[in-house]
Amino acid sequence: MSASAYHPHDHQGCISTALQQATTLCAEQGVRLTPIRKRVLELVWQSHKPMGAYDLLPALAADGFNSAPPTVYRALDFLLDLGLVHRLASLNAFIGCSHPGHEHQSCFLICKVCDKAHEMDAQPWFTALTDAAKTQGFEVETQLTEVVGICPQCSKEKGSPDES
Amino acid sequence: MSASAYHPHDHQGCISTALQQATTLCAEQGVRLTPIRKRVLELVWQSHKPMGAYDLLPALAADGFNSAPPTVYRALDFLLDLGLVHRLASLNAFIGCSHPGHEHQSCFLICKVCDKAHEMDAQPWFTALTDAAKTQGFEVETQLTEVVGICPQCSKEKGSPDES
DNA sequence: AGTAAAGTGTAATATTATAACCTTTTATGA
DNA sequence: TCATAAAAGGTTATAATATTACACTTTACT
Repeated sequence: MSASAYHPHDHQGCISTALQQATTLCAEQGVRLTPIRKRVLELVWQSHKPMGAYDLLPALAADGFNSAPPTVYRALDFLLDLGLVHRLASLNAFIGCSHPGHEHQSCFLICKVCDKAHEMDAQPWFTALTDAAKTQGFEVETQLTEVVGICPQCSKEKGSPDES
Repeated sequence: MSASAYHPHDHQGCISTALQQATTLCAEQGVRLTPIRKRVLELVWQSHKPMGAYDLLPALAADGFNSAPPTVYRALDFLLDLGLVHRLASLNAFIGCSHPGHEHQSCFLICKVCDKAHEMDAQPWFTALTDAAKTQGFEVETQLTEVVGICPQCSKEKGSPDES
């Protein structure tokens, strides 16, 4: 996986790395990366654009898999539980996790031009925010941070966003 | 409006303050706080728990207002545009803004026990996060931060969450 | 092989949100 | 004050997202 999804990169590399990491993680956890789950993960990684659950169904159908909503939601739930994908609440969409298997706090940078999302480490803010909340007596457990703006590539290209 | 929604407080005061601020803001902006809009705002402020759009419909109906989904969504859109309410993406729900009429960045502290949400100023983190994103070439425009945890009251009461 | 648990198939339905089109109300100014 | 345009609201239908419930199949384990 490259350091940034923004620059041209070997995206097949992203996909195969993600699948490799998933295989390893599932083995470690003693859970099964079944064909449906694997294919859903691969589809989520198809681009750096968050994918809606219903966007995945036609591709699953084309592959001969069952393609009713519960199929994809079950697979997504499995992947979410393992931390292999994240859900972007503001988009009702899912995106592959860039560094699964490690505790981390994420912030997603969502480009309003090309729709790609980039996962950024939010640990410093999470810590600061947790401390601030604690001074008010609030015990933070989980956080969700999503920002919308313009990615470096689209800032440069102004009008011809990258489609990869 | 009290400094915190957590402690026992005169909640009627919260509601009337919110309505008063809304009236002022609408006058300033030259827009109309119609009966439906006012009632929707009041309903959103009914408690410190975020309300789903469909939760508001029965109350509107009881008041003799039209209560089809577009009615409440139009009112909510109006209130969102003016900054009188916020939408919590992780809950598909809406909550009254604690300090409308001022530019601000919010972080919502959502209690998983009592379901109340508290708006906290996120400007420091927003600034830091915007700067960090900028070093990667990403121009942040808007942000959404929602945290889940346990509020001070529920921490204390452990098992008998406040219902107000 | 027998059994329990996990995974999947399938149909139906719940929840959240929007589109489209028409009518009513309000603001504006000739 | 009336004509008109813009804003707001009424109504029906439907889109988009997500879950429930239950039956069946596969896998893991003894």
